[in-house]
Amino acid sequence: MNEQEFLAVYDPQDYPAIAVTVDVVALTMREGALHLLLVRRGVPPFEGHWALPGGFVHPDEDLTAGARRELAEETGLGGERLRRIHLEQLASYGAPDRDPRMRVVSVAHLAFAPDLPDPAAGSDADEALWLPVSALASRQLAFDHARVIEDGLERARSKLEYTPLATRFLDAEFTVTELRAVYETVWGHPLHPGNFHRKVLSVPGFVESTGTSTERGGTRGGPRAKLYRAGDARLLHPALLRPDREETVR
Amino acid sequence: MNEQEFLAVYDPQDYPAIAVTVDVVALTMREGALHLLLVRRGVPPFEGHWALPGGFVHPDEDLTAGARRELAEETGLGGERLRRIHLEQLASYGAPDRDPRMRVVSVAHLAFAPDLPDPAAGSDADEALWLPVSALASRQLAFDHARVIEDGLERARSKLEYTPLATRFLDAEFTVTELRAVYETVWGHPLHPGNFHRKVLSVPGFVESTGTSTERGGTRGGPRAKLYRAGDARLLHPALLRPDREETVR
DNA sequence: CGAATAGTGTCTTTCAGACATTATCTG
DNA sequence: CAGATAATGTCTGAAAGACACTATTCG
Repeated sequence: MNEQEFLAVYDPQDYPAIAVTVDVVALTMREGALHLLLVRRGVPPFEGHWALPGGFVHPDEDLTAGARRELAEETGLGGERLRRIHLEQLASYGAPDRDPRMRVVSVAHLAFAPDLPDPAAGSDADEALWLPVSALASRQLAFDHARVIEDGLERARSKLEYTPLATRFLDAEFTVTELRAVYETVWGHPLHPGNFHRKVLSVPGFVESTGTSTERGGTRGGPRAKLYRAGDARLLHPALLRPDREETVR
Repeated sequence: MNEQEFLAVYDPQDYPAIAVTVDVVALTMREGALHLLLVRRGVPPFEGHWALPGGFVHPDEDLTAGARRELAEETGLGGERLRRIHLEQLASYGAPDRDPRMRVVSVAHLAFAPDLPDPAAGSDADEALWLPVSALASRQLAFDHARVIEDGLERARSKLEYTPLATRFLDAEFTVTELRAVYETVWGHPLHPGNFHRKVLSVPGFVESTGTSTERGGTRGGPRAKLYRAGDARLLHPALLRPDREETVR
């Protein structure tokens, strides 16, 4: 059956409707570790399993707007703090059997946020938490969310290479050391402090100086660090490439 | 209204169903120019406008499978030739008013194919053609397909930088000059022949020698070129970066 | 033969990475 | 003062880009 023949007998109303949901892989830095926002499902299927925050797209709502709404609901955030969160579309997942109830296509999004309060307060979720990404393996995840999360993490690692989005994990003003900590955490690699410092300052538009410094040195000594804010670059040129990716090339 | 309140009053059946379509930005090389597969719409809305090949996702069909089916129908291809076409998900488009009839979410895909026969034969389309990308501006495109195409072209330009997918625009055996023509055409930039040649051969796994050469030299003279086939690399390391992208950085 | 092309060589500049050094701050 | 850290400097090797050059083939 070709498309013409198919359409001749196909009326969308004849088939169970396809539901469209938006899900959000929301990442943040807490206590030096990468955390992911999860909610616990209170109803079948996958009752009691952990899942990405998400839900049906509302009528007259754009996909990314839906993702931002879901993020706002789960984090209890609004206004300027919500607007500062980076949000982009990740990918869509539509395997026919990914939801046992009906055909559901999920448009997944990826969010980078600075340290946020616990989601419980102000949230409508049955239960929600920021889970360290390192603790993911021990959780039962609903649907194909394990795959979605893995895709999101890989996208995040890649985005840090050629965009300045690492700054979105930090407050408006930050030190180069804090920025390096973001890279080390997302990439799971220690980086050379001196080389990283020189590199960040040499990429045009990555960071710009505030002219101020931290009030105190580090907790274990050292001079006060200069403070920077995000620059106006949208792409890093040259990029900050992850070291030693030979293994993943083939 | 938060999510809990919304769901309390929300029954998916109460709203017009959301239709999910797959559309394909299919690119190929013809006569040294980048071409795009378009079909002319025979019914409203946008009757007579040109559009990307695509259609409803069938039940029990994965999103990418649907895209490959649409591609097969429009190109009249099957079997090994169809399987050699690179196909990946591009992005989803779901603005509430993108289709005047009803809410439609389109999951767009991106395809790279070697030179293919004209689509008219074996196709079910009202009218279909390979249009040079350079001629796009003069066409009225349906829906938000102009935006989808622009996103697809940018993805293609980017993919050529860090993946060996340029080989997917060529037949199984090709010369370095043919490969360079792909880069020059997609990027819209002449490249330095000598430097490109050395670079391609130095990237591990990009191409591998067949040990053979072309039967004849170029039409305007020159020695016979060695033939290569795609190597086993999935990522180019180091990457082939587009020259001079400073303008697009900010 | 003349022109065009495939393929290689050379030089310079840029950049990443290893390592060293200095100054500053905490405890 | 001892140790840690911010920030900068030095050196080496890899790689990109500009350019030159040789060999081969077509017309």
